[in-house]
Amino acid sequence: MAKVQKIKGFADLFPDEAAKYTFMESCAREVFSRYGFGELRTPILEKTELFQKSIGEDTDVVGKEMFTFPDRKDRSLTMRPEATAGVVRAFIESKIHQPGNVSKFFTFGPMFRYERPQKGRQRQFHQIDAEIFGADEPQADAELILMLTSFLNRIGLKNLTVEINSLGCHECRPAYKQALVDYYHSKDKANFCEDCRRRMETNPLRVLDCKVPTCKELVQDAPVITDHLCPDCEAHFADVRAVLDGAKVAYTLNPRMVRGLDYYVRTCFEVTSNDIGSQTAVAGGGRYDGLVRNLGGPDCPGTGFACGMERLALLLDDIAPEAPDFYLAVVDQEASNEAMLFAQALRKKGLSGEVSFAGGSMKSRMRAANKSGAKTCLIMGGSELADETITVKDMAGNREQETLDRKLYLASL
RNA sequence: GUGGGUGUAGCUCAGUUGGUAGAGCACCUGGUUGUGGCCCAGGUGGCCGUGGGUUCAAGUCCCAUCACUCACCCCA
Repeated sequence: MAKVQKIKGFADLFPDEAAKYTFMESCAREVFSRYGFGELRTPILEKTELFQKSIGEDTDVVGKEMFTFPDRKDRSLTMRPEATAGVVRAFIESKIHQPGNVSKFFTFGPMFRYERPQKGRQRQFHQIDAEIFGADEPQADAELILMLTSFLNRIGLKNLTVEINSLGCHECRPAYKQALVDYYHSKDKANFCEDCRRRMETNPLRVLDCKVPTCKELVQDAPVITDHLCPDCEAHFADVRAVLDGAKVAYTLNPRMVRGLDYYVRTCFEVTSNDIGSQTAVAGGGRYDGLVRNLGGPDCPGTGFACGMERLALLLDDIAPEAPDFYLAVVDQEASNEAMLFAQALRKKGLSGEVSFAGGSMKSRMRAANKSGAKTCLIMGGSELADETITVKDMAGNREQETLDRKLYLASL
């Protein structure tokens, strides 16, 4: 029989790996709740138009990376490729927004993008995501960065770089875009790569972070956004930096950083690592003031970030499972049922451990006991052992053991 | 979507100029050890990814295909 195998880019996480994800999630809950964020869970499947309207038709994500398919009534559905769109949709639909109020949510779970898998990139991947609605203040952006770095610190990661930039707003970005286009036109078009020649018309900002060496060189002297910010954006960005400076968060300014999703304005940021293969971004985010309105909601500002759990997991050390309290070795079939019941009694007392099933030799069972890392090995059954008794063996160096009455042993715990 | 690399035992890998397969670890059995860790002896286990082709003969050469992997691209 041919075996059915998993879909490309979809992974099974066995206990060692799953433990890392559980760890990250519990740290996120712990840290984020300290900042007043509440957990929000949204559906994995959404109407395709949600992503077209929010992420942008011209982005790679929407253009060629979505898992999109019709349902039984021929409506186009899409497995969410990122979290923000769904969170915004839920926020709007809930009608919880009141002018002047602030809402903070975090969420995590699987996201889906149809890309070629490689190190730090799966088709089903997982993000931890946080969003703030209703605050256009720069302090909201700064708070997100503080919370994000606290979280990364909490899970024990070092050697990460925080980069920030401002993308301007609807007032000043058009002028900057024009300045960029003018700059490109002053150069010989043929020197740009094919993608950039297209991008300088459709999305001039993207040319800035093209990785083709010739493009990089051409872009070296291009005007930078931070020189073209309007006074409001300038002041906004200055305040974000001031909070970060005050909190002593190390960051670098990267005026060439742009974001892949269309909805970002003003503050944007990225956290990168050099230790995860060719990928570098472990987290990214920014402000999206027009998005809520674009999706049919009130005129409500928003800002948020997402971090990639697969990439963080690459940086995490292995998490040692907690050693069980006991391993109950059953000597013969006759004692098996008794052993199961006795183990239940131990667990009711709050102890953890497993019972050997009766197959195999005593030697292999003792090996299993040793391998399990249990603090105590319990032995039941066997002709030389009287009924109602249990042998208790210390698995540490001195390996002392004694045989006693089961009821007395239970009572002594 | 485009490139490169790799597919041999449960795992990590050897396999020489083509002659129907090996090691270590793991596992099992026995011995020793207070019934486990160390040690000793033995043992189970491989359509050599799949399908074609060349050849007297293919793990080894050729073609195709699938899978995994790294990178481009893009992003978290």
